[in-house]
Amino acid sequence: MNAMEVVRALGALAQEHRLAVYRLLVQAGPDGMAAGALADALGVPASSMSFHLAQLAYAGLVSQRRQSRSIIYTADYQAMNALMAYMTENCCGGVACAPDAPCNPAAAEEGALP
Amino acid sequence: MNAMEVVRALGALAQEHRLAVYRLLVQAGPDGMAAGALADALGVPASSMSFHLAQLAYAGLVSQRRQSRSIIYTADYQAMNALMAYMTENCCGGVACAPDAPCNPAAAEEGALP
DNA sequence: TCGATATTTATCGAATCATTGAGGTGAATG
DNA sequence: CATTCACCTCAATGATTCGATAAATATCGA
Repeated sequence: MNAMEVVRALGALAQEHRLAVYRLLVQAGPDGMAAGALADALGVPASSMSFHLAQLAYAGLVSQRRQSRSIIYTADYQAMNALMAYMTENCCGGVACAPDAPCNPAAAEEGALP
Repeated sequence: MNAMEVVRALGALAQEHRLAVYRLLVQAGPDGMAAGALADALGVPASSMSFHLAQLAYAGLVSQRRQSRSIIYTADYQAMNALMAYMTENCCGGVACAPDAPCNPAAAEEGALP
């Protein structure tokens, strides 16, 4: 995942409705949810929801599949992992992490920080 | 961390320069970096860098401290953790996660997914 | 206090984004 | 085949954001 893709993904999530949709999908798991169900759950007009889902799809954060008349959206967990990995890459230079760093492993070296 | 704060944080990171700055700070660790050094490292005018740093600070992603003439910025690792926690909260409904889900623990139930 | 360095604030044009309604496509049903 | 349902695309509008320049503020050393 390169910088441009990450910026696109973060930009896609930096919006009230899209963040809410994404969280719903993350919680829904591999079964996903239909576009209509999402619009319903969040009280957003269908056309608006379609717009937001398109943005999330363009950013690679969700994927879609057709199921008879409905289109089912699912969160792309690999993309989410890649996103987090990008942001925490080489955290603290790779050694002796800060206490709450996302890469907590090396906080082991006790006393390294005041 | 509530939805509004998360949106603010994601919005702050959804920009080429700010994402780059944040990564530099994450890698720099608790020592942080001076505003000037950041502007220098990324080839961004100092005033622009100041603007972007202000956005990151407003979003709660970085903190600042004065060191003589320089202002040293450091990544706020707790905020980063909270951000990731928010996005993956109750992932897959809490049970039998998808193979690449960010909350991999429950992928243990082998065969739960095709 | 003066000058130099480091950072912030102010301002403005260009670009991007969110929202909404109207109209269009594809799939099931009678 | 025509209708209905679920969803998407398009275009217009109002709001927000980015990048750059120029001016202002804060700190240090002499």
